[in-house]
Formats: sequence, C-alpha cells, structure tokens
Amino acid sequence: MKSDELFALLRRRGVLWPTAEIYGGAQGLYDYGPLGAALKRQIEEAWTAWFVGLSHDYYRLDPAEILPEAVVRASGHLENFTDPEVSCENCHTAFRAETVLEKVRPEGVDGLSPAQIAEVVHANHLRCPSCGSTALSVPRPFNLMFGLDFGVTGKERAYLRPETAQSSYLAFPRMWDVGRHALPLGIAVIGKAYRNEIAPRQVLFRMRSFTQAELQIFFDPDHFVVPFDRVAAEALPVLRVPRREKGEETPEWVRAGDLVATGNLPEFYVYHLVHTYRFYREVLGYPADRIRLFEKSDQERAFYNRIQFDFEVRLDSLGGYKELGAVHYRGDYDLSRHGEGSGKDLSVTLTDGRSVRPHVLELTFGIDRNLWALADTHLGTEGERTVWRLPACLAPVPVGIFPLIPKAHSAYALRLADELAATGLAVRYDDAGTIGKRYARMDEAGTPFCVTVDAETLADGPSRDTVTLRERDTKAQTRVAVRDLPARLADALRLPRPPRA
RNA sequence: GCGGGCAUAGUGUAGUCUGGUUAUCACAUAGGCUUGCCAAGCCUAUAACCCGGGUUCAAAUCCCGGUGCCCGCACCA
Repeated sequence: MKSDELFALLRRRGVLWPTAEIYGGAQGLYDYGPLGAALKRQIEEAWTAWFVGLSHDYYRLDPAEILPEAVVRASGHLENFTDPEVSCENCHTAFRAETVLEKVRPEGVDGLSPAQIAEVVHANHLRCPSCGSTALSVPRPFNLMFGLDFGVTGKERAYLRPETAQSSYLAFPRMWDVGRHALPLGIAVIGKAYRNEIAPRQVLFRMRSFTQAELQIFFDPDHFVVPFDRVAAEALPVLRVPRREKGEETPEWVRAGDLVATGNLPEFYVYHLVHTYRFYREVLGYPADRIRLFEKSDQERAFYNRIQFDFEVRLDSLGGYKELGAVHYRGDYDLSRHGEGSGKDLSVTLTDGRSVRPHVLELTFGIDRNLWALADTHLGTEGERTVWRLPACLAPVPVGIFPLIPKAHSAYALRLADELAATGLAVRYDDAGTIGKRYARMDEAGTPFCVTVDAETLADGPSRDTVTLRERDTKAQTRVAVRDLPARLADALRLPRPPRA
C-alpha cells in the first residue's frame, strides 16, 4: 500500500491522526487513537519482555524528559546543534557557518550573532564550498533541540531530551549502587524524545515528538562473556560496507560464527545482533526477505560509534528499506563525556579490584517507526478483505465477541465479554450488522480471535456452553468450551521471551 | 529550507480549465427489516468545498497570503 492510502486507513480506524487536526495539523506531530495507543503499548511490552529479559541485571527506568543544559553540553548535543546554518542560494546546499568560515576564523563561530557572521562572510567574499557561488544566505540558527525556559526566572536553560539514551547514562552511577555492583548492567528506557526536525516527513518516520526504546548495556571492555555458542549457527541477512561499495542493495546470509571468525566483529556484538534479529523475526514477525542489517561506514557513523548496524525493513509504503532500530557500540564515549562534564568519576571498581570505565552497547528501537512498519508489512487487502495479520501477542484488541443473532444471544455474549475482560483481556463486543461484517471489522483491526455465541451455546446437550472460536489468519472455526477459553487465549497471546544469558 | 505538484463528507471521488438553481457517485458509519457463521439485499439517517483576504451581482471554481500533504534536492548530531 502507498503511504497515503495506509495513513488514510489508519486514520479511519482510529490508529493515529495528525495532532491538532482541526487547526490544520502540526508538522511532525501525531496522536495515537485507541487502536494505536493499545498497539503501541503492546509493542513496548513486547520489547521490554524480550530485551530486559536478556539478563537478570537489566532494568527498565522511567527518567525525566527535560535535561539541564549541562547535560546536553557534555553529551555534545549543544555544541553540535547551536551552530548557525548558512545555505547557498545558488546550489541550495546547507552548511554549518563554522565550515564556511573556517579559513578566516579558525577559532570557530561561538559567540558571534548571525548578523556578525553575515558580516564576516561578506567582508571576506566567502564562497560556497560546494559550487563557488558568493550567493550565501544570512545565517539562521539551527538547533534540533527544543530549548526551554526553565525555572521561575527563565534564565536557566533546559532542553527536551533529543534521545532517551542520555537519561540512561546519567542514571548509571545510581543504578550501579541499586544493582549488584556487577557488569554487564543494562538500563532500558522507553520514552519520548524530541527533535525540532527541519523537514518532518513520511508520517511516523520523522516526527518532532517520538518514542524510543533503548537498552544501554554497560560492560567491562576486557570481559563481556556471552553464550555465543548458542547463536553461532544462526544466519543473519547482513549488508556490509565492502558489499555496499560494490553497489549491492540486498543482504547476504552470513552465519553469526562467521561474522566473528572472518568478519572481524566481536562475539558480544554479534550475539546481540542475533537476539535483536530474532526479535524482529519471531516477535514482530517481519518477513525474513524484507529485513537487512545495514552496516554503517566510518563516514556515516557518528564518530563515537565504533560499530553500527542499522536494522532495516523494506516498506512498500515508503518505497524502500527504512531504519527501524540499530545496534551501536559506543565505547566509553558517554561515560567519559559525562564524567568530564559533571566532574564525577564514572568508573567503577569490580570485585577483582580493577577500576574500569564501562563501555556501552546501545540497542535502539523506534517504537513509532515499528508501529508503522507493522502496518505496512502486515496490513493488506486480499480481494474484498482487508486483514491486519499482526502477531497475536501484539494485537491491540485480541478478542472480539459476538452474538450470532443479536436479540437471542446478546445476554450470554455480553456476560462472556465481561468475564474475559475481567481476566485482563482487551475484548470487543459487537452486535452491529451481519456476522460477516463483524469478522471483517475485526480483521481490519488486527484481532486474531473472534468468539461467537450461537444457538448451540444456549441449548441443552453436548454443545451447551461451547462457542465458535474463529481465527483471523485461516478463517477457521473450532468449537470450544467456554471454560477453556481463558487458558487457550492466554496461551496464544503470550509474549515471547529470549533465553536468558 | 529550496523547487514542483496537490487540498471537496470518515474514505475514495465528480464538478474547477470556461464563476451561475438544492455540490455528484460509491464505500464506510448509525437506525430499521431480514432466525442469519464471513463486508448480501431493501428502506432511512448522519456527513464535505483546508484557513484568511481580494475580484465579482454571484466563488468549490479566478487572484493573493497562510497552513498541511506528496515528489525531488538539502538536512537527519
């Protein structure tokens, strides 16, 4: 489905819509409706079950979304994003003012107002580094962070966090004490991050307010042992830099063991690639032939990332592979920077007496992007039918309950709906229209199971208190005893967990 | 940010060029009939010209501005 078409369907069904729609919307902001909010929660729960489930020493936190200026100064976000931007009127290329001025002002542009920068550009007859034109624009401030007036005086500066990761790095010293004084230590955060994107586009793929799920694993760089044997035989669809340089777009299947033995990647890194891949396949259910692990080159990576593979899924709605998450080996960059910034020593002493500054392996996951991708890859039309083949454990509404004949079977069906709801299931009762329409509605909402109460349910005899259980994917119906329903549904809806390390 | 295109019920659309009765049609939604297990049928109802200004006797239609969306470029620490 094309992006417009898919978005229209999601709007119609109450999955998501533009924020402040009655005012014409706001670029890069979207609200989740009932179905979307529930699906988002399910994705978050699935992510948590899987990744926090990787170890007994991984914890989920919920930190503040506002960061004091000192934090973003230390992390580098302030420095890298307060630079004014100059663009070329001729070739429309945008540059940091610093880049344009570097010949005449090697000390940088800190402290210069946009007007002063424009003066320097003019006085020195500076040219566009790309095309040589002198038609350079007046500098504009360029900062992807939302700044806030913080406190009563409004003089203190603070920022909406541009990524959740910083919150986890700040929490590390406290978590070291809360935890068992042992590495690896994992800090997981699911929460909002905010970026004032220049050009938000493609609905959920470039938003100004979005939800990230990130697991930061702090580990001893000399000693991060993983049960690699268990995953060595797993093959991954990787697209590595040398193959990319030959113009290849498609991944090749390489065994995890070979990525380590001949691929020059550390075991701990590949081990986490495998488990992340398994999450995309086994929990989210993306087709194997749509996933690729896209290695970023030296030039493409942020300088502090030593290894980076993006998890990409090919989406018809957006016309190509899109990044849904990544695995970054960040070295000790983050704890070093925050150590310097705060003046606190963020190294820890291990039980063997060694003092180490932990390295970080960062597993990032875009909740919104994956929600869209789950619609793109699992929602489609099959003739007259529109079916959202979501994995059952992710379904926003896992069960629909209908009376076959409204007047005759409503009371029983309503009671059954209440009973199942009491077990914690999100159920939807529907008696409108024909039975076929109700099934169709639930198919579109991604509901994997529908329960129908009919005459047999009420009649005396061997079928008393049995209902039909209809499966979305096969349309198959089986007769099930009502008393077996809760266990049967719970089984089918359980969230997968990885084997613990 | 730049260039181009687009904007009519919940969704998809006709009408716009060439201004002129009550804005077309389908689907969806709600109610009714239908003893019916996969979007059947019939009846009824709800529901739209993106926002602001201008031209005109008269604007969905022409002009200007804004907003949003799409495509390409740039950007994405």
